Amino acid sequence: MGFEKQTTKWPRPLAESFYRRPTAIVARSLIGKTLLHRNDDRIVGGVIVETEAYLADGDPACHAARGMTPRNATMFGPPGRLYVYTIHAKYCLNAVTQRAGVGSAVLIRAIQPRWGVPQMQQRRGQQATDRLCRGPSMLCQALAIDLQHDGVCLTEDSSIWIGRAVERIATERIIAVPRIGISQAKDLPLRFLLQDSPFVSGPKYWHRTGARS
DNA sequence: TCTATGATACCCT
DNA sequence: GGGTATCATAGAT
Repeated sequence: MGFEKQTTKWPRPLAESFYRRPTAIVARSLIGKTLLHRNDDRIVGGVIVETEAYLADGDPACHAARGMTPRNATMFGPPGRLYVYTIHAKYCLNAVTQRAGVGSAVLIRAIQPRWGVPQMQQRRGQQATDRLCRGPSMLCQALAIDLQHDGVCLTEDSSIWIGRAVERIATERIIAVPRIGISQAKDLPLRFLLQDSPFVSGPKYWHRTGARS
């Protein structure tokens, strides 16, 4: 049984049932979970610290709001898949939620780097660990994820997966605030982040705590 | 085919 | 805090 000792224990993938729930619930639950990408037998990834929910109903900011197109078709597929799209010549990475036929997903905006940091630094041309994955496009660049990964299954043993948390996050530290970077439905508190985390993108909410200035 | 449009990030002030 | 490079997509022509 020395077999088990030789196998590094990466976080196990979350089941499809995790994603088969209301999108805002999934978005909040993803805080603290892990996102990993294996290529060339190396694992790169970290802890999710910021997400945004994009709802199937009553959410004009959601790509699916005006029906299915070739671009957003993955959103209407089964839950637990990766939805990748381009914006401003850059990539964004989402996890599909709810059920097939419903267009909804969670945008993963930032992670705290944990595995393969040197590779992230090389890909990003950036040394500071708090600038490697702060924002959806930075995240894709650091993890080497692009359009070819659109539709990849996150729940089975594949090259990209979302795994269990490596340490417990107190629920009080997860806060909901309005989404950023959109022009419609700006007021809905569908952006979830880990308070006090320097790895979160956009306007800083942690300054309120006095932890930073 | 052509063109407007972003769920951005970077550089500059 | 503001200007803008950059490009896949979708809808117009």
